[in-house]
Amino acid sequence: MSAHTLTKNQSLVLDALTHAEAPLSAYTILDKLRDHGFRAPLQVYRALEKLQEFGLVHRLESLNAFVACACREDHDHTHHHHGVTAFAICEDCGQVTEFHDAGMEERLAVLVKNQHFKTEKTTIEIRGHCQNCI
Amino acid sequence: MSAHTLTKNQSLVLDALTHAEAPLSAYTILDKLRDHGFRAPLQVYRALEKLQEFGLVHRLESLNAFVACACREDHDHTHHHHGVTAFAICEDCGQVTEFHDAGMEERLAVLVKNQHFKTEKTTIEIRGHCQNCI
DNA sequence: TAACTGAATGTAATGTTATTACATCAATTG
DNA sequence: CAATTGATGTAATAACATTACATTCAGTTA
Ligand SMILES: [Zn+2]
Ligand SMILES: [Zn+2]
Ligand SMILES: [Zn+2]
Ligand SMILES: [Zn+2]
Repeated sequence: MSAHTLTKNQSLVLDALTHAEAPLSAYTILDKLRDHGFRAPLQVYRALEKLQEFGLVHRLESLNAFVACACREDHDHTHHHHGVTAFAICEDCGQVTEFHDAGMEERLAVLVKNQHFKTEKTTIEIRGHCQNCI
Repeated sequence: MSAHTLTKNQSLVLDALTHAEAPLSAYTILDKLRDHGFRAPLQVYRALEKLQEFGLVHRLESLNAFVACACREDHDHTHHHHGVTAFAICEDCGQVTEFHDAGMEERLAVLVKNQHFKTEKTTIEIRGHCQNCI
């Protein structure tokens, strides 16, 4: 774990995601930050790229959208190294739950090992309906 | 399991995917099928939509691309109901391996059940390097 | 057969997401 | 100071996907 000093743009993007109730697309973030001087998509994409590197933001591949990492209980900008992260995404209310499970991780590790595959990044996204929306 | 009669466009798209060595984007498919009369993206997207319904094609969310289902050993157009499907995607050669694992499926089922979540669709994509490219 | 129906198709236009290219600025360092 | 590095600003373009509307086709029914 190591703390990061975020740039102004990175902070703004992270704040937008942290305060959002659902995943945000890059262009939605751009619109939210126009008042703070954002003018072009690249300002958002560049910040998102760094925030993902730092482990502070996740990209949801099945939505083309981004969420703040949920495993920072504190709000310092601490980089923590995730293992495999899975997301349950409610298609009704947009709520996203991030979770981690050692058993699943182990199972996946065995599977790819059997195929002599070297994993760089694993995406697990479960689309459906959350408790409140069933 | 039930056989489907594919339309001409659906057959053409499925053939393109079946003969490809790597996932194809919708626009790549469009280009491959221009000689067969394809002119617009929608022709591809409509065929892909049906083929996915039939379980003959999968969408790879992390690539915005599509692959023919690998679990049809025969080439009749038989709809088979998958459980959860996972993909190992080589970032070097593009090769995609489709696999299924009851253990992992069960593990996921338990996890979402604990959250009282109702699953509609599960995406598992592992990006990395295949045996040949390590 | 003629009319109706629903599925599939053709085409154009548009919307959404992401990247490339290039110029500028600020902090660091030798 | 000159050189380097990382961050930023801006414009243009590329890549991916959908909406809207007209037409065609096959099967069904009056
Ligand atoms: Zn996280
Ligand atoms: Zn919900
Ligand atoms: Zn399959
Ligand atoms: Zn490979």
